Amino acid sequence: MNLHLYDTATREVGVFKPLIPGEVSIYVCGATVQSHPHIGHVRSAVNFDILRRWLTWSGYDVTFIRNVTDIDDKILHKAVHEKSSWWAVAMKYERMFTQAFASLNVLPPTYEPRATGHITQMIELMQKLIENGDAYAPGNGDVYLEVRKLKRYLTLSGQKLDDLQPAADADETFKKDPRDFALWKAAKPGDPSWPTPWGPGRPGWHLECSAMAHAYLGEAFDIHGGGLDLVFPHHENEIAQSEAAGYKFANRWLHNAWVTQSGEKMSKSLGNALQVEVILQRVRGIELRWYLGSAHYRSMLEYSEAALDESAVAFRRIENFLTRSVELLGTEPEPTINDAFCAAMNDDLAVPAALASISENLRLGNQAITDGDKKAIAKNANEIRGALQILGCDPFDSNYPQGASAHVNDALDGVIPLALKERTAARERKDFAASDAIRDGLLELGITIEDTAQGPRWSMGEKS
RNA sequence: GGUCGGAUGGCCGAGAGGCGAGGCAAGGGACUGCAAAUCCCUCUACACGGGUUCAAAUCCCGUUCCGACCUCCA
Repeated sequence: MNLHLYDTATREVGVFKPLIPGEVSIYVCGATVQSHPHIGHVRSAVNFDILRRWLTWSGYDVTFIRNVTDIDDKILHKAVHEKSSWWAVAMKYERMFTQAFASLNVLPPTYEPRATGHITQMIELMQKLIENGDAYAPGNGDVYLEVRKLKRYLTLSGQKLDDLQPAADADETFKKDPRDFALWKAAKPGDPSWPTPWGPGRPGWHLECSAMAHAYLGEAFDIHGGGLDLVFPHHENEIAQSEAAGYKFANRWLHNAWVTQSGEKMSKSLGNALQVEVILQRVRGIELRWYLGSAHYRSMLEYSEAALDESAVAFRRIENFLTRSVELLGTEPEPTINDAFCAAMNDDLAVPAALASISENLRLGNQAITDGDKKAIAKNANEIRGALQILGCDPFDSNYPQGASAHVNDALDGVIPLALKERTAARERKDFAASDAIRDGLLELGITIEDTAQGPRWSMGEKS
């Protein structure tokens, strides 16, 4: 089966066919860097990272763009609040996002354009729109898109222009129609601005994505992604601008669903946003990624500490099997994709179904350890590692911290068996009080002892 | 008001006309000096009311409840 993907525009799952055979171009709306990243932000990044990894594994040459919105009202407000300059605020939070993505092993985009680096392209786009008669500059320095001139406006969200609630806050003095939206905003005193033929100002939110997508991906590209809340107005407006300029723009739209808490969308304005750095004090990055990635990208993920902990335990179980396989086989598993996992992923990235195939591998692999069947251990370990690699949760991936340094591990590897030897001797003379004392003593140091068919083995506690 | 989703066992979570995903928890068993880990078994659900059909969690009509978006948002 070939890859099938949902398309927000048609609300159907259909065969994915790239515009250029063998190549896939993706544009995902990145964050406005104005605050700490929360787990909703990184869920989006993880979802699209899984898509990217799957496409790459499937043999496509993927160009993946995720922008940084580094100029925006909220950044300006934040700068006032933090008594800082807007660019310092943007850079500070951009770095936090970069770090959050890195700690979850989200691959860096092929290109990661900043809005402020593409003012020229935005001006060119506005010029084109004004020449076409779809945009207008009323003379105050603003530039607006005249939405009533567009035949296909609002087709992505399926709404009608006249049914929209009128904007409450918009300054409509210069608009021909209250629903026209700003491509460009005239500079207010003290605000950063860039010169344009219509006066100094700064970009509106929507214009940048159209300009950057065009700059990096051309007139048409395969997939445009983002969070569900961007469907309207952001993506509608991107479509409006781009199509009015004569571009075909995105061939397919993918939107990820929310992380919710108590049934409500996680957001800063609701005050229930959970910062990534806070959660990473509770679980490791790889565990958080496993948690975020294991829900289907179009399903809500109801966050709770209990669910996160449970998910982390489940992941450690898988990880433990892989560790044991390396102990028993002496080599790291060779990543392999099996048919069940492949079929699930090709069905609109059905990760929950794909996880069932991992569970099966895990069960068979553990059984193989009990049976001492090295061939079966290797097969299942390979398939699990292949699946984990696509999900970005490969414990052998050097992008994840590997715990203690090698020489410390070597030292422990020498020392702990000495204690285990004592314990084994005690067990042989049935002095269980002594053997249990050794095991309990090691446990207090965070070292867990398990008696396996192959003899005792030790492992460090998971939390670093 | 408009647009779009959702409701599945104790919990999480797939499925989308027949063949009961999977995980967690719980109970039982195997293994073990004990523990841990692991494996095996058990627990049979689809919001409600109608309808279509040989057959409905799945399709149709209606109802209830929950959520998202409607110019800040991943």
